[in-house]
Amino acid sequence: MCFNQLAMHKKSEPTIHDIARELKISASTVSRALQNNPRISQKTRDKIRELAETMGYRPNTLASNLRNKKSNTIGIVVPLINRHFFSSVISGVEEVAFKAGYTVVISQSNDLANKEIAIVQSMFANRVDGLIVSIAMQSTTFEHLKIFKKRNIPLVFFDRVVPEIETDKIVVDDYMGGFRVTQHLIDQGYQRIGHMAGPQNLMTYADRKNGYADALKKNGIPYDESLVISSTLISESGVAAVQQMMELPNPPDAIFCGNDTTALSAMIYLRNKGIRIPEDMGIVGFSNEPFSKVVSPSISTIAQPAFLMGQKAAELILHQIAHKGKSCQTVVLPTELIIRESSQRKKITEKLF
Amino acid sequence: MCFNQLAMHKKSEPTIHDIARELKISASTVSRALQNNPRISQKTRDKIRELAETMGYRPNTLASNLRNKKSNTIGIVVPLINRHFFSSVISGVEEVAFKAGYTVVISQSNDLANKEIAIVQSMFANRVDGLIVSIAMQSTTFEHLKIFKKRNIPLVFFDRVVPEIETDKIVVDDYMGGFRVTQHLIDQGYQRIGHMAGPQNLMTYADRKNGYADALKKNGIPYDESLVISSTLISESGVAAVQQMMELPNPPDAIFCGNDTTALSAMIYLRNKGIRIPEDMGIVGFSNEPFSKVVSPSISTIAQPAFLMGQKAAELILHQIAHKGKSCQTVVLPTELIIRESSQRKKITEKLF
DNA sequence: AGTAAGTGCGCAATCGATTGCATTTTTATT
DNA sequence: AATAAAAATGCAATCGATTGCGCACTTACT
Repeated sequence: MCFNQLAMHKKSEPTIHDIARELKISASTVSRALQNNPRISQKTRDKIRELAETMGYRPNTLASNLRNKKSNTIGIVVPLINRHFFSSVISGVEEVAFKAGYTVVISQSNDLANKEIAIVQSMFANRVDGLIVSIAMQSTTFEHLKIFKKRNIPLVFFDRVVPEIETDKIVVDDYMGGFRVTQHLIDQGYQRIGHMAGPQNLMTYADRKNGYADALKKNGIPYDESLVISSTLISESGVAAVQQMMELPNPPDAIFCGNDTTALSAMIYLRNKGIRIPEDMGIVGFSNEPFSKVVSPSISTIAQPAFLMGQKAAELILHQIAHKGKSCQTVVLPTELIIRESSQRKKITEKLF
Repeated sequence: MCFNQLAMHKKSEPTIHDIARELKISASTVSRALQNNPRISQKTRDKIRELAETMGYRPNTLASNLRNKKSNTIGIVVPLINRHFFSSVISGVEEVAFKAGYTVVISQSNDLANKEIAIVQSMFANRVDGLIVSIAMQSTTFEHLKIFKKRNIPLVFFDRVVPEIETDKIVVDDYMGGFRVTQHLIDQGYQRIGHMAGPQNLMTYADRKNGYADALKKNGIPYDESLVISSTLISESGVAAVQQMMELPNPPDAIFCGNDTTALSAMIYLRNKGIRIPEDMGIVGFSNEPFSKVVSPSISTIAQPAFLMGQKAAELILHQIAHKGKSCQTVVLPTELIIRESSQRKKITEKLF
């Protein structure tokens, strides 16, 4: 059974005025005392603090925010909250922001341009002190974000950034990731390496592909168009792509997949076709999804420091807030190649338990 | 290179007063017009809307919130943001909240009681209109949450709930989950079924164990203390627990693991010992983590409708907000047994690609 | 005693939107 | 044309905290 606090006097929330009245002093003094302003004598300050305590006073952040034109809030917009990479970034942002006394408001675009616009506008109206964004796959116009720059509101992009907007950006070194993956496959003796690329309008995927292409070039391997297939990198695209590649007159003996999801689906498809991994075909993914470590064969992949990225993003935003948003560095975080079974013809490394 | 909007006039943000002045009308009229109040003539409304548009007017939510004593904000507190279950719940909350015009603020307790208290107090000070919480493992006192009930602020618990606080709660049917898992193992012909239990101070884990125990009883199988081991259910505990069980004079031939993580680690341990799964040993997990589907053998498990749970939680909060927080139902969401390879001696079902 | 410097505090405006209660303007009615 | 009724808009207070400026009162020092 639930009981309601029915007949209680609507003594809503005590305010500084209530405290002031009680103590027969002015609200200004109370306000200053609670901020530990030295202009108020220690004695008065103590008295006020004490009464505030017993009255259960809580400062009204809304009022204070209005007056200060500051919300103490950082907005974060991601394509999908429940994706490991993004939730890790969010986690990192939250940690840093909370320590700095900021509140984190969050919203997801579902990779839809329209929802992203609505979210960003809502965050704007809510006067977030800064916005951290990874743009939606679908987004092609960025006016809604440019507003932030125009109004000098701190803005930081991470992972999926907008090249045409000058602001702080934080990305992982996708190029080197792609390069290392490819070099690794070559080192393992694979000769004909395909690539499942992501949407090339997104820098991250374009960079991965460039790294791949350059590694081939550096090793004197010709770049073969037919071995590079772009898609949205969902499971099904992985299957479709690998199917297409295997039907080539001269199929690949290794595939650098744009993410772990397609790496896995490709792997399963191949296994069902009786193709052994890594013996007959090397596979490498990207992102180090939790599952990539525990499937079998375990998937070699590129680890992105998601949590760190969130922390950095928060730091950049805080820095911009402190310096009126005049900053536009691009931080490139290193990636790490994690070699597991799926690409290792020679020796086994990682072993679980 | 970054250029700053240096010499621009500090024409901060246009307000309704600016619009009013421009149109030589009063701010009240502007305010009403923007709310589509029928008291204002259509003609005036149009004029105002148009000017607001061209001036780039954005309502200041802070001011409006202060006046309305409402933040249009829902707080959500979880142990860890980047855990699949929680991020899925958050995702569900966000979806419903956004549609209803609410902003979601988020924070993680890291399962620490102190941080949880700090977060909740901060949310309180920020005047969230409602709070959705899954409590930290470590939390033992709940005064910080009781405040919400005392002040009649909407509060909803999910998954990890506080029995002693009367409010809306939303949980999955852990009991039936445990029961079904156990029944399933029995149906598959396993005779001696162990259980890796979670911390028994948390209802969810206690319920799973009760379901397990009752299923045994119903099938006339004696409950054997030595086959039930409680832990925090991290990977290592899974290994330790299965080790301990295997050293018994009469080891189990199936294990119901408290979560997928321990199911996996136990499985890997057993495989390394040459024990075949599911032939020699049946394994079932709990939670349907993404990896459980793709490891091999794939892990049978209980699916919890996390996203749905988030949606429901948001709905309950919105309902409480609309009805002044006078509600205390407990919603029990059904769980689903997903039978995969790890517990299936008889036939194979799910196949990927 | 008289001026200066220093200390402690209050007044009142401000942040921007909202709203109850007028007041003014328009329309309808006789 | 006069008056009632209806429609459109404005006034001013309010939400709660903040802060520039100034007043009153001490203390210090010549």
